[in-house]
Amino acid sequence: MNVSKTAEKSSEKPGDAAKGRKDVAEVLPEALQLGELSEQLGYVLKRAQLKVFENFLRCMASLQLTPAQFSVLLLVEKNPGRNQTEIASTLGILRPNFVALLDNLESRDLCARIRSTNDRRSHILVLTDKGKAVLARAKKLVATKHEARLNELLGQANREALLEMLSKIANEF
Amino acid sequence: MNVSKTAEKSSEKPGDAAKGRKDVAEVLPEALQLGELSEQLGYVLKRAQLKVFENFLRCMASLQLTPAQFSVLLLVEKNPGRNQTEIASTLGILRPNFVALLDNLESRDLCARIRSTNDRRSHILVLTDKGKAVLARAKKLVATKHEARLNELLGQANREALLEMLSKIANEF
DNA sequence: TATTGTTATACTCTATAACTATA
DNA sequence: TATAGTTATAGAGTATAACAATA
Repeated sequence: MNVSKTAEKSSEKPGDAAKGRKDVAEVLPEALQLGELSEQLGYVLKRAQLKVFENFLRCMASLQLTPAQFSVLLLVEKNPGRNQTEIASTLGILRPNFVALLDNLESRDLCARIRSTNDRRSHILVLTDKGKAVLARAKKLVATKHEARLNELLGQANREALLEMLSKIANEF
Repeated sequence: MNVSKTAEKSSEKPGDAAKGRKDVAEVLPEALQLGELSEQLGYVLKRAQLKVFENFLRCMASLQLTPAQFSVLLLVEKNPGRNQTEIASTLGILRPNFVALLDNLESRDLCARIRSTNDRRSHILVLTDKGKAVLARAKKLVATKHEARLNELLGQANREALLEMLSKIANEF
């Protein structure tokens, strides 16, 4: 059968019962049923990721660092002497898209491009002193505000288990 | 101190040792150290989410359904008689952005907008017969190919624990 | 010829303002 | 006046092709 092109809502509109606050027992049709959606790992994963990034941005508001920028600073600090291609590809960022991101960090004097003497095509990336200082403050904010809140919500053991499973998916799926 | 504007790479370029395959013990500088990045929940969460969506799209290639489209079909099936605003907001999709998404599903005859007789401003959403059939096939593909693979990777118990923690983050963080 | 960084460009997602038709 | 659906638009994020400098 095909659907007809008009439809009736149930005698009352969904909002009316809740707004009317009648004193008889009644179904509150306000909230929708997620149904199988709440069992879809991809769906829940995406919603959780958005919440975590949102909170990250709030925690980092004073330093104006996005998750992507923070990940670049962390990776450059841990891997001095690497060039743009190496840093970008490790983070899953395409080289063309990495240019503007680096321009931003460099304009804020957080990191610097240095022309390599061995291969004059490539730019070695380093943190400036200011970049090191900002990164240190960022790490503290993340630890004390962001990750601490996650620990509080999940518990230390669960947080570690979660990280392990997500890593497994990221690396082996 | 400020960084100098030139830099030397270590005597050999990073790729040389690996490519040269010398028989002496040697460090392979090829791969970068992720360092603290692999402990950042947000980073790992994002990478995992991308992998899961990628796999979802591969599993659904025959039906040409994106995660967002699948979630709409699931939610409309579970909540017949709801309008666009209700479905969209439940999924975290803004009303203006929901229009094109629905246009697509409607043009493929998977769902239909029905002008409500109670409130002629709103469009009730329903699945067409084809939409129901496609959704049924989609659910089977997701269960047998997508979620099954996740179960295989993590184990049933872990998969459930993962889902629970992600839900907690999505709902309470 | 191949690679690094870069520009230009396009396509998807997401976000906001404003219009129309209804209420 | 307020709301539902819509349009237009702008901004991120992501993807590919091609160019200059260098290897």
